[in-house]
Amino acid sequence: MARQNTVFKEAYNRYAAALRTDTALPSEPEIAAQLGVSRSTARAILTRLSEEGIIRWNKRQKTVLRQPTDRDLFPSEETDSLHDIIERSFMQRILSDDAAPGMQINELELAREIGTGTTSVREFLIRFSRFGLIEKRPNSHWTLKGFTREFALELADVREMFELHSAAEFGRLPRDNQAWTDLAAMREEHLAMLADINQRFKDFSVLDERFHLLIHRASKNRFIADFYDAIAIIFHYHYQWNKTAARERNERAIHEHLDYIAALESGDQAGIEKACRVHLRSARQTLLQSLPQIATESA
Amino acid sequence: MARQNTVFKEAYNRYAAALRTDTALPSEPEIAAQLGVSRSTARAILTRLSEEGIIRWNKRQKTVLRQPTDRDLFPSEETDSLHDIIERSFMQRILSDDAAPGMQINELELAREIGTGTTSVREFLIRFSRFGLIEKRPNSHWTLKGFTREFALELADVREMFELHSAAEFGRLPRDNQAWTDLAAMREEHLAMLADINQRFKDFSVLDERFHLLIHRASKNRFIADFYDAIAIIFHYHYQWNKTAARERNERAIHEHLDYIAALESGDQAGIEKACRVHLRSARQTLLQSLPQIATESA
DNA sequence: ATTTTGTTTTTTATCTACAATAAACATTTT
DNA sequence: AAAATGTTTATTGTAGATAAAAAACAAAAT
Repeated sequence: MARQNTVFKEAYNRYAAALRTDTALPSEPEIAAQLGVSRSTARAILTRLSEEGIIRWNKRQKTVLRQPTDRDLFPSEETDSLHDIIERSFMQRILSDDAAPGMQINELELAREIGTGTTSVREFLIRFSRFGLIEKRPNSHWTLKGFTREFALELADVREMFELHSAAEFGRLPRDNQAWTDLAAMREEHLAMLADINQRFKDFSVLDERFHLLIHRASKNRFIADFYDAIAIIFHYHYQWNKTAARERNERAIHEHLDYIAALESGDQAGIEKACRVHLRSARQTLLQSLPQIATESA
Repeated sequence: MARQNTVFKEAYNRYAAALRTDTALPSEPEIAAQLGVSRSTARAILTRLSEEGIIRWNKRQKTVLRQPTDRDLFPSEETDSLHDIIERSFMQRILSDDAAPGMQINELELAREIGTGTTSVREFLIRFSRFGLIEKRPNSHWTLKGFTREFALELADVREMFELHSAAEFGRLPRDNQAWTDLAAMREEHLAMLADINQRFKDFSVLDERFHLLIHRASKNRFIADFYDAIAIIFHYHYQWNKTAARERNERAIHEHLDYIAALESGDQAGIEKACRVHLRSARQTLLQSLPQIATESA
């Protein structure tokens, strides 16, 4: 097969799930825009909905005949994009315990285990290489550099430089910027989580990511944004497999965030820098403590 | 064809050019190591040298019979790796005047014009995307963001953060580190260029790149190193097509480098930061002045 | 005159195949 | 026994083919 129609299936599921009986559906371009796909795909969805007797479709007339059931939807295995499948499978592998730094990565073997072609695996590895966790020797194999202490320290250094820069930029945003509203909303979310910290401390990592993303967006710098994307993906998987969420640590981080937010709102650059540094120092500690204790990079 | 034997041809040229009549050649593994290729390729080279009557080869006996001539070598078009060919062709294209920001990039068209398969072009574009000059919409085309003023400013911001960090690290290197010797040698090169500035001011960009690379290596941070690689490649092509080399500007930069070197050697962190900032400010000016004056990024 | 639908063309995403290259294994030589 | 050569196997790099998805074009409906 040249290509799976996962875009179609995923969009079909999304659209079918939102249908309500007896409503009339909008025009094809509008449906396409709603779903974020091309009109060709939107038409394919309408065609199938019609064939399944879920809608009646005649030119501009599109009426929902019945509510789709779970059986009408495609199973979730068929809706994941190949890229996501490879990413999940690969991350699981390199964050597992038997993935030693220095290990070779074999494209063909990876492709076979994931059940895909080599081209897709290659392209994934090339894209992934910008995260600094793997490295390639030309005409030869990829090497796993690994989530080591060195990696964490280098990551933390850059994160600190970027965040100090972004925080300073944030402080300079005009007061009518949307970011200030978002920041105030975020304070409320922090307070809400704090009020129920014993139940909700595990949700902190998601909030944490959104908070830092908000700060970084203020810098309007593509290199900073890209780097933060990379961090977010790495942390996403890292914390998914390393359940080291400690209540105390997260509670402290929330307090630091609140101080940080207050400093930003004050607009005082020295205060911003101070609050930012305090938080970054403990974030660095958290990162280092979450490492597998054995891993040390081979020179 | 599945693959060109450019590795072989390039290594063959390199090795043949270094042969001297009547000398005996080392063992196969040693030749392979010298050339940075596998023993298989080294043997292929020996085989051809032997077939061409350039060496006599019998097991461990390998004697050079005659000096290879230019006609024995492969023409340079055949020794360039596909990656380099694509890179050159692509950079030429996007730095040319008719490449407007916002333009679509078509993989198949690019591949046809370069005379290569789509796979290689795709992989190149993926790798190249980390430089921030192009961007992809999934399932759709790449967009050229272009070498715009916005790009230059974002690049300059990150470069400044990284270089201040690297310079501070450099100042902390132990005195017996090789980097200090290299730095001293580099001062001599700067002085030599300055002494003959009217003739040599055009060579400054190469020296400039080597100087900053030396500084950045002190940080031992893979993200900084990667970013500097990206900068170096972009500048390499940018200055190749934009011959804006001004004698006065380069002369001033050399003086700034010399002050910067002196500050590093003093070990005084405040002095280092000051000299670094002075140079970065004028480097930013140079970068902005080198831009094509029309280009402004479309939001 | 726009917007919507119908139809065709272009382009991307992915698989498979195969030569070049690297790496592994076996044998010989020092 | 260590290193070199000889031979075989595994892996990467690249082209070409094809279905999915997007985009462009054409006709019809408001």
